[in-house]
Order: sequence, then structure tokens, then C-alpha cells
Amino acid sequence: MSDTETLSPEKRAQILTGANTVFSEDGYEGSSMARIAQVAGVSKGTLYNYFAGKAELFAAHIEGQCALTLGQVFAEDGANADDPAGFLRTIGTRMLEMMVSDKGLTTYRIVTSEAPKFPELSQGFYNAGPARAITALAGWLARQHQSGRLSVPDPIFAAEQFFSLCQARLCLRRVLHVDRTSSPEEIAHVVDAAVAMFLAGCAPNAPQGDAR
Amino acid sequence: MSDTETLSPEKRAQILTGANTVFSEDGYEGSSMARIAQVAGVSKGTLYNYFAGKAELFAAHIEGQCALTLGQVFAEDGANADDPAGFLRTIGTRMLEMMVSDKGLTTYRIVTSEAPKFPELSQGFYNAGPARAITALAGWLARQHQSGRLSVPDPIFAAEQFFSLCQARLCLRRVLHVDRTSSPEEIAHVVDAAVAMFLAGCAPNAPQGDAR
Amino acid sequence: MSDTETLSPEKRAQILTGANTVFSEDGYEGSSMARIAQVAGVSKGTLYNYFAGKAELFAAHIEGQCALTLGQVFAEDGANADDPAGFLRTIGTRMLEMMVSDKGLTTYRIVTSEAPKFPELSQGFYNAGPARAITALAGWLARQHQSGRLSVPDPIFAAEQFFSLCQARLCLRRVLHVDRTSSPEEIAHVVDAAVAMFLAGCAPNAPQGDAR
Amino acid sequence: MSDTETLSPEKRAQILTGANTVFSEDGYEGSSMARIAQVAGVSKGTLYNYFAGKAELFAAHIEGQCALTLGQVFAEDGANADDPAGFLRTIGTRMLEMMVSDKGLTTYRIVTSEAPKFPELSQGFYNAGPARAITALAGWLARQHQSGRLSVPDPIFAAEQFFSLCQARLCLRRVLHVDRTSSPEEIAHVVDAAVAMFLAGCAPNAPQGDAR
DNA sequence: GATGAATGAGGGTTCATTCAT
DNA sequence: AATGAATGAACCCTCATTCAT
Repeated sequence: MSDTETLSPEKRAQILTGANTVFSEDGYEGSSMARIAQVAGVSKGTLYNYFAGKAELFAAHIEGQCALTLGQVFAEDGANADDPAGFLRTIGTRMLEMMVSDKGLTTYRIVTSEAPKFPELSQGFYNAGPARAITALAGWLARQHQSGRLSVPDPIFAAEQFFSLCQARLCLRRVLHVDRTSSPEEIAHVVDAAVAMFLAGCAPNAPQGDAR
Repeated sequence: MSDTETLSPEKRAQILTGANTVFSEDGYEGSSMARIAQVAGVSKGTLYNYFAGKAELFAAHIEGQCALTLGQVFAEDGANADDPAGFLRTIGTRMLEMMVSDKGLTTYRIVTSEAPKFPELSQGFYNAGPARAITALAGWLARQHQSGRLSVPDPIFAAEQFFSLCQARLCLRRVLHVDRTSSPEEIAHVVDAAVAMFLAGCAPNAPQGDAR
Repeated sequence: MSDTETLSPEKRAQILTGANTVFSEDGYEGSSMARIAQVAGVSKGTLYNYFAGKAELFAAHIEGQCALTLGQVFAEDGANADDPAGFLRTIGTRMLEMMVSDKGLTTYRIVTSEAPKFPELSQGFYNAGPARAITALAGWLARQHQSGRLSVPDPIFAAEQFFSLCQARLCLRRVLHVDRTSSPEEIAHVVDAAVAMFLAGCAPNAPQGDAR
Repeated sequence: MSDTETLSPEKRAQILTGANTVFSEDGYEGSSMARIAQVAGVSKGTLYNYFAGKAELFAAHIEGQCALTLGQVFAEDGANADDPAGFLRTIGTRMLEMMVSDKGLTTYRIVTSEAPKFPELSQGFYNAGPARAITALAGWLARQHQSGRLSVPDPIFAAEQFFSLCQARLCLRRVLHVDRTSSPEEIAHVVDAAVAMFLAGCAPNAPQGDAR
């Protein structure tokens, strides 16, 4: 008999909802199975019917967070792909807003701190989130390169540089609780400066790559 | 009472050595005082003769790590301050090497994950490390701006952008255990690209600031 | 949730039995939860399923002792209320026997020593035991006063005097382990002398109250 | 070499002063040797040069308390031994005041609670305090009996009855923290009533002994 | 003789996990 | 399939005692 025959997906979701709440508030070590069960509205025993243990429940929680918060960052929706500056600004703003949000920070902190203990988890996080965003942006950059609008010989790395520029100042300060919040103005300023420096570095006739 | 109230400094160092090992391996919550005592080669009781509790021991450990790993990054030593590309390459390489080192990563992971619980600690980490590096680089950038070699209207923010560029690709992958190590070649490539893009953005007659 | 939220009443009783043993032997501070669990035949964790902590377990233990040993002292049963000497002898004997019993002494010792730390507990003990006995005896004395058989202008205080007389010699010696046991003859002698002195002091035409 | 050759009585007294403070505040189990050493102004090691351990130090402390507080209760000083009511009132007031004092209560509570563990201690307390007072009062009663002023066939037991009467109401309520303090008026009232009932019971032609 | 750093057993309490119901 | 009482190892911390200085 398979798992899907005897266990209800609704209850599984119910458990994960409780786990999201508790893990986000208290981290991995700080969370107790008893509290998760209570918040989820199930018994402690039921937790173990759906997940082999705390670590597995935590892994499922993180995967859910990735799917929710990171997947939608790079939805190629209304951004005008033909206006480089505007397009980059849209993408960078979405990414930065996610990274300085409480939810994003919490997930990042937990995945980071548990990376030595749950490496496959943090790798999954990387693939589901940053890697997807990089790949998507790199595709757009490659097309800009082909069309001659920008000079991007290594689109993957250029995408990584752009996202790094978007993290200037704010991300580290938020991660380390130096700042308690980031204003939309701060975010806009950082993204604008990132776009400016990035475009300066990718101007069609600008010097590329190594600076030596 | 004399200044040497610290009991025996050697034993204190011995305890901190053990604490370094254990905290680095297991994080704050995951570490037990019993194991720290065992690894340090002292009794559990002795731990409490030197530190008021687990939190204090942890704080002392982190402060020690800051002093060790972060303080020396921006030593203004032999870097040729008159060769912008070379100077930036030196600074960036030092910073990046520190950030992808096992020691640096471990400290970063712990400080990050415990920031909500020990905010004064993570703020101290920020001030002792990143803030000092940013201030120092900003000073150099301001002098370049005055001399006309570079165009840097906001040196502080520019320094933050440069260090962000240096983190492209490698840092996140190391933090998340996607990569197990970073080769000198990779480091050099990232730093060179960071210097190139930064100098392109700071060229004396380049467009500055917002891109809109 | 039903009224039977007390988990299993049998197990609760089992724990309290163990707690009685251990607290009686070692007092509050001297008792360890580990030993109580061992003596009760449950695991340490189970203790905390039934009681929030050591203090709560101790309070429950004392309350149980009060209910057991003090409640039944002044049962208004077969004592002939119309024979003053006989009635007082019956009441006094019951009270004294309880006070010099091992169980009574143990409870008294613990409640006494922990009164500064658990004042509500010792006050509850006073109300459940001595106060009830005093009130009951005072009621009887008031009726004797009205009928003219005795002269008891302050029945409450007179009751307190009677019970104090019953404690002469034996109680303190038992409390302080000077005597290891009290014989029925000793008890009878003390009670008889108490009744004699009390009745002499309450004779209808005897001088009352202050002696000055 | 004997103890008295190498150890200074002053330091011993200094230690006992600290022990008095700490034991009185925290009881036996609640007191730590570290705090006693600190309060006494000596090192922990010195404690063990003067006393074999915590139990011995505690015993010495209690003995000192007995000598101080109980010894002087029955000082046969200015009380007029020829005025029975006045004499008894003086003795009873001294005794009751001592028993409801904070110091007296504290010592009583500790000795009581530790009696099963330190029986020789509580017996010493009984002999040094209550027994001496009883003996002294009994001697006076015997002389009154011989002179015909009172009828006291069993002076020892009569003395015990008198002191018991003096404890009516107040002592138990103070011991159990039902009352936080006792006013001089309350004390006078209790003692006066005790003297009145006692004298009524010892009137030269009153019925003596058993009431059956 | 005095010190106080070091010890390690034991304190109360929490919690992931199991299993009879 | 769901429960939650029971478990016991492990947690952080305290403290009486020892012993090298």
C-alpha cells in the first residue's frame, strides 16, 4: 500500500501550514514537534504518520517555502523585455523586495544555518530559487547580446553580477538585524544604482570581462 | 581586584578553542555545554567559572572570530593605492578569500542564524567587519574622486556595490554548500570581473547614479 | 474537553504516592524529581505530564495530606455533645493522635519549613485543618455557654486554648525527635489534664479572661 | 597539634556570623557554601578548615542560635517571684515574644524541618531551650506548691501546660505565615488569658489532674 | 593557614519519538 | 488513521568539596 492511499493530502497540508508558522518563528532547533502539532491542530502521533521525523518535516517545509516565495520572483509577465533599463529595474526590484522581506529573510537564515546539516536541502533551495532566477535573466541577456543592444559575452555570470549588485547595502544589513526594515525608496535607490552600473559595464562597446 | 581578574587567560583561551570547534560544527542551539567542556578538555563547571552561561560563551566566541577573521581584511598595507584596478583587485581578493573560507563561512552562518536572538552580536559583527571594510574603501574612493581619477559621488554606497560585486556567484554557492570549495582561479575571475564592471561604472565621464 | 482531563487518575495517584514518600523523607528542597519518579514507578517525563513542576507537585501533595489527615479530625459523629468532659476528651484525643502521628508530623514539618516560600500553601493548610477544628469546637462551646453549662465569653479563643493545652509536652518533643513515639497512655494523660484545666478555667462562676 | 592552636576563634566567629545570615534567609538546603563564604568574607576553602562540611557548619549555627535566643528567656532576673500572676505574665510574655520573633521563628522552622536529618541537633535545641525554660518554671511552681500558694502536684507537666497555653492562636498563625506580625496587644491578651486559665486550674483547692 | 580554580555528580526541565488504544 | 500518554536521553546550570598554590 502506498502512502497516497492511506494518508490524506489535506492533513499533510494542514501539518505543513503549522510547520511553516512554527519553523519561521523559532528556527529548526528552537521548534518543538509538540508546538507544531498544536498549531497544526493534529496530534503529535499524526506528525509521524506523515513525516518520518523532525528533519523530514523541516525539509518539506523549506521546499514549500522555495516553491512559494522564490518561484514567482521571475515570472516573465508584464515586464517590457525590450526596454533594458526598465526590465532590469522590474526584475531587480522584485528580487530585492523578496530578499528583504521577513519571510524571505527567515527562510534564508534557516537554510543558511542548516546548510552543513542539510546540504541537499540548501542545494534544493539554491536550485529552486537563485538558480532559476539566474537562468531566466541570463536567457534575456543572451537575447540582448544577440540583438546587439548589450554586450554580454557570459550571460550567466552577468546575471549573477546583476543580482549581486541588487543586494548592495540592504541585504546584509537586514540579515544581520542592523536595519529592522527597508523602505521602498531605499530599495528603488539600490536597484537604480545596480541597473546603472550594470548597464555601464554591458554597454555595447565597453571593455568586457577581466580588468587586467 | 587586579586587571588579571580573568582567572587564567590560558584556560580561557582553551575553553574558547573548544567553543570555536563545537559552535562551528553545530551552531548555537545544536551545541551543548557538555560537549564544549569535553572538547576543551575542562569540566563543565569550569565553563561557568569563566563564562556566565552559554549565551555569554557564544558571544565571546563570536567576538573572537570577528577579531581574527574580519579585522585583518582591510589592513592598509602594501596595496598600491595609485593603481585603481590593482588596488581594487587586492582588496577584493582579500575580502572574497575571507568570505569563502571555512572559518569565515562558519562565523557568517552562525551570526546570521542567531541574529534574531542576539541582535547586538550580529550588529557588532557588522560593525567590526563589513562596516570597517566599507569605510576604508570609501575613503580611498573619495580620494580618487577628488583627484579626478574616478567619478564617485557617493563613495560609501560605491564601496558597498564593489563588495557586493565581489560576492557574485561564489559566496552564495559556498554558503549553501552548493560548492565545497572555491579555487584561486574562480576567485580571481570573479574579482577581475567585479573590478571591470565597477571601473566601467565609475569612469570619470560615465553616467552616474540612477538609471532612469 | 471532558472533565476527566486529568489524564489517568490512577497514574496521578501513583505519582502522588511516590511524592508522599519522598517529600516526607527529604522535605521539599531535599527531594529530587528523579527519585520521586523512581519511587512512583514512572519516568521523569511523566511527572511533567501530570504536574507543571516540582512546586506544583509539592502543592498537590500537601493538599492531599490536608484532605486526608486534617479533614476527618473533627467529624461530628458519635461524641456525646452533652457531656462536656467526655466530649472534650474525644475531640482532644483525636486531634492529639493526629498531631503526633508520623503522617501528621511530617506534613506539619514540611508546611512549616516551606511557609516562607509557599505562604498560600501553609495558609491553605491552616484553613483546612486547625481553623476548621477551631471553628467547630467554638460552635460547641458557644452552645455550652448559652445553656449555662460553661462560661465561655470568647468561644473562638477558648477553642484555641484547648487545642494548645492538648499539645503540651508531646507535640514539641515529637516534632523535635526527642521522643520517637507517643503511647496511648501519654496521650490520654495529656488530654485528661487539658480537659481538667480547661474546664476549671471555664467553670460557670470562675474568673474569666485577663488575670490582672 | 590541636585545632585550637592553628585556627583563630575570631575567624570562626566571622564564619558563623555569615552562616547565621545565610541559613536564616535561605534555610539549610537553600544555602550555598559559596554564598556563606562570600557573606562571611572568607574563601570557600577556609570554611572547610574550620568546619568539616555544610552539615557541621549548620549544626554550629543552630547551637549558636539556641545559646543566643533561648538561653536568656528564662533569666531569673527582676521578676517578682512572690506575685504568681505577675511572675507568670513576665515569663510568658518573654517566651511568647521570642517565639513569634522573626529570629525565633526562623530557627524553629529550620530545626523542625531538619529534625529527621539532624536529630541530635533538634534534641540539643530542645534541651538548650524549651527544656531549660520548663525546668526553671517547674522549680518556681514547686516552691509555690510547697508554700501552699498554688496546687501543683506535677510541676514539670504544669510548666509545659503553661507554655502551651502561651502559644495559643499566635504561634501557629505566625509559623504558617497566616499572620505577618503579632502586636504587643495580641501578645498581652494571649498571655493574660493563659495566666488566668492556668491559675484557675492551679487554685489551691481546685480539682487536679485527670478529669474523668 | 588561606585561597579560589577545578571538579563532576546531580539538580529541574524539555522534547523527539514510540506505541497501546 | 489518529491519538496522546509515556519514555528517557539530553539539555543548561548549581554546588559541595578538593587541592595546588
